[in-house]
Amino acid sequence: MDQIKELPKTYDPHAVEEPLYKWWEENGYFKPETQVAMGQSSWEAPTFTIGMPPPNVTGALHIGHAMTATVEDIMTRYHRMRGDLTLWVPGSDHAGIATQAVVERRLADEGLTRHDLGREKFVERVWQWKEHYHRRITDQHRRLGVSVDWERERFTMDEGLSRAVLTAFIRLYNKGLIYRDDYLVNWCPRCLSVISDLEVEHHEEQGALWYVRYPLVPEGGELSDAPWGSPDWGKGATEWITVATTRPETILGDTAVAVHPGDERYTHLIGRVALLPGVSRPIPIIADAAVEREFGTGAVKVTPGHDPTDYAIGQRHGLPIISIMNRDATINQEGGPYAGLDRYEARQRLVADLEKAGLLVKKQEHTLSVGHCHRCGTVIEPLISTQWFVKMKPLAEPAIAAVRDGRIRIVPEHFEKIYFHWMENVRDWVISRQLWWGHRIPVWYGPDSHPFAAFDAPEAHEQARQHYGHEVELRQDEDVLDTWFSSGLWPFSILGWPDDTEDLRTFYPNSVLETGYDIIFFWVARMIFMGLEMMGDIPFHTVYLHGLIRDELGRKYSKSLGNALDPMQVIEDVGTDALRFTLMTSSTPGVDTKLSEKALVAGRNFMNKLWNIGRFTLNSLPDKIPAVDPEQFTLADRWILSRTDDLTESVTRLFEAYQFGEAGRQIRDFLWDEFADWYVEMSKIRLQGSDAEAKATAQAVLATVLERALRLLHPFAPFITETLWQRLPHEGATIMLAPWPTPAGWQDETAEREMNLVRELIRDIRNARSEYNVEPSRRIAAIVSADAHETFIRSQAPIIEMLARVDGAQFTITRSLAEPPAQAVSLVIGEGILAYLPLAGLIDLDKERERLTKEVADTQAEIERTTALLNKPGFADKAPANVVQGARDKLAAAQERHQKLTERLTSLA
RNA sequence: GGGCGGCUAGCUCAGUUGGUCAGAGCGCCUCGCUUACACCGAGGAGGUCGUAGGUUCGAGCCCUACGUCGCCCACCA
Repeated sequence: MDQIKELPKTYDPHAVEEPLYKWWEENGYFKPETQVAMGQSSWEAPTFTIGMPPPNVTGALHIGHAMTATVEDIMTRYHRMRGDLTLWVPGSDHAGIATQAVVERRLADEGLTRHDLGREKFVERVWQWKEHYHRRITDQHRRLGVSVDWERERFTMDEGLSRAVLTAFIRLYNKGLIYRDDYLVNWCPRCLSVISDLEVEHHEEQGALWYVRYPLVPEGGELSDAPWGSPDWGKGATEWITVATTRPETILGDTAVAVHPGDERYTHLIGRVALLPGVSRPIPIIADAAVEREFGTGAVKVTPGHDPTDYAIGQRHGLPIISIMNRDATINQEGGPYAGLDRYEARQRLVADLEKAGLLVKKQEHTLSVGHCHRCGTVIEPLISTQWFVKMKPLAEPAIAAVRDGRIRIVPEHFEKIYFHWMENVRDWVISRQLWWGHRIPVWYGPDSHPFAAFDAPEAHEQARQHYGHEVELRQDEDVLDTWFSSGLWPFSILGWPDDTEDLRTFYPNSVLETGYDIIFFWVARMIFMGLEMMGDIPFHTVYLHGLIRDELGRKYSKSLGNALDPMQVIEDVGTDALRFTLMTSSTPGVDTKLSEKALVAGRNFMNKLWNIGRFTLNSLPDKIPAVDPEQFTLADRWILSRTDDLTESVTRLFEAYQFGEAGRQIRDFLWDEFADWYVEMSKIRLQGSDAEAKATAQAVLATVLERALRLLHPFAPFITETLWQRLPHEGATIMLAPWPTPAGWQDETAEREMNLVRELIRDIRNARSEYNVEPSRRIAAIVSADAHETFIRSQAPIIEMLARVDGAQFTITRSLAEPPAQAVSLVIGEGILAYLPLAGLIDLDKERERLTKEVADTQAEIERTTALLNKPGFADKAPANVVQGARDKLAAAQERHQKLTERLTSLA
């Protein structure tokens, strides 16, 4: 790999990231084959597999993709380092309606529609679009550092996946799980296609509730047959029934008025006939329990052709279904005088006419939930139409069971409830779309519309020949499949299904499915039932759902809001590693994250800190690190090595629990607060000293600890860790394939405890210096009465001298002190170590007494608290032994401290 | 109408199985260019962990209500 000889003072991510990625990719380090070839894993090893959620080829990656890529890359790099046979498959999604919509918008700029081009030319145009944006997306993913196997990359409309789609469709069709039917579907009048329930977004909107009265046909009599609009319309009526509606234009499609069967206000009207305004249709008054008595007037107009509730009522009562709208939401000939008008214009006109006819009782403000097309925002129109559906009940049941019995685990767990709720109430899935971009439905119709599902036209003809006994003309269904039909096959289609491939046998089921929680129904649920149905096995063991990234105001990032955060710009600003690290450490699984500029800068600063830790270490190392005798380890060495083991254990545990954010934070805190601020500082004494052996030991420990920490950090920050690792003594070609660290037997409780006392002593001296405004450059005298700790404190004298700026010539360390200096600041550290700082000329005895008095009070409070805890009934026998012991130790320490402080205070008095 | 999530220092957020968990970053205050780093170092101020109950020897962490913000689902026209 490329070597930058001199490490610049400030980390420059751009100098390393792109060349490094190229080097990894060219060496095949992302491929499981390489792991095996290098002996780092084997075909028999446990596998780790992720199918990357295929981004849409509609544009550029957004910050959510960066989150997805980061989390998945972290898991992938971790498992790869552990020696699991690791495969992460990238790909992209043709995104049917979304992509068609953006290309149509582009065409519109040229003043064209897709119909001007025709199906073939249009689809060609979309393919061009796809090529362009596909390249852009994959380039962007590379910049994010994803360790995916590019040679296994897939696209939902490539040859293999298209064959998978056909296979799945035909299999479901032959099992009777796919059917074609007329149904009231969500229709987008802009996209001119049906969309699924999931693709409808409901928004609360301010609307109105119109109260309209319909004249009743007199019993045994008749009403005037004057046409609508004439003053005599409905003449002869003596009774009316008033209904309330939010959509008056649908009056034109009413086929009944319904009341609640138990509603006494209307019992006498059930069975009567009302005359429908606008189109003068006689409609019955019926009783149905779905009617809310309290809402409106308690009488509801029934429009089975344009409202789901009404459709259900209509089904129950055998009402005719009248569709009053064309596919573009204009009124058709069923709308009589209103035919040809747009739905909203028809509404206005009809309301005006109703008012003129004296039928509008009142209009009141009303908020209602209006469905919009997920893609284009157009208000959805429920319309009767013929569509293809997947029967969900038989597919949902095993999919529910797989999560219920734990074969699939969802992280965080609370999403399981959401999954169950949806799956248990799932309705049949409309899979046909009236689009041109997508997998065309593999069904051909004979002259009598008999359907034949087949892989291709010849096969359909063969079926038709057998069915009819002779050759017939066939025409293929014009529609394409919902884009999620193909992505639902993703975990196995990317591995070669329907063929029985080596990859499929090795890497199915996948290990983890990682994505944002917003597509749990769209995608996750569908992969689960498709996997179970097609493969007879779960598609993955674990579903990990990350939160959504939001801006500082908590809004989703989106182009239309104008707050889009371009991950490529962020990378320009702070580098990929900083972006990744920040995304992970400022988030927690399943919870939305507000990503702030400040946090990104902090991430960048950490990378720079690490860079400089690396520079320091590298500059301190000789060309060849000599073998080191562990006998030569100082307290500092044993402490940092012990902490390294602690960290390794903790980080590994957190990785296994999917707690990546916490793991990242612990690595950062270790590197910054312990390694850099303490160990590196302490090591300088030996590095700059004349004892060659001591120097070598410090060098070895520095290199060892940093090398391990880099491996732990590598999944988060692949670029900087590889760059530094390559320059440190290491084994292997790349950190990517270096073993994941395991504790090395360095844990040393004594070293940690002793080092903590030294650190506390140093901190207290620094604190005192600061309080007494001692100039930083001035070295001060100190006397330490260390009691039983004398020996090791003495051994740490050089460190204390350097870090607390104590003058070596005036530094006394004794076991005990007969006569402490009066003119001195006194400090009580940990288990009874006393330090005196005779700050000549600076000591203010009043101030010192005041300080000590406060400390005595604090300690007294702690003693009381701990005593109370220990004396609490039940504590000593119910709490675990270590907790009780901990409290006793704490009490003993506080008591000793209290005693020392009091003695000192007395002697000053 | 159901369900879910957030509510922890001025701001943005961590806090894994209930027992050193009251934390970090930024901001603020005092110092400091000590030959890795000013994208830095040292010290400091700052919170009754939304409210009220409860379980427990012990609760940001579990239970029950409530408040508040947000999200998801749902055929009150």
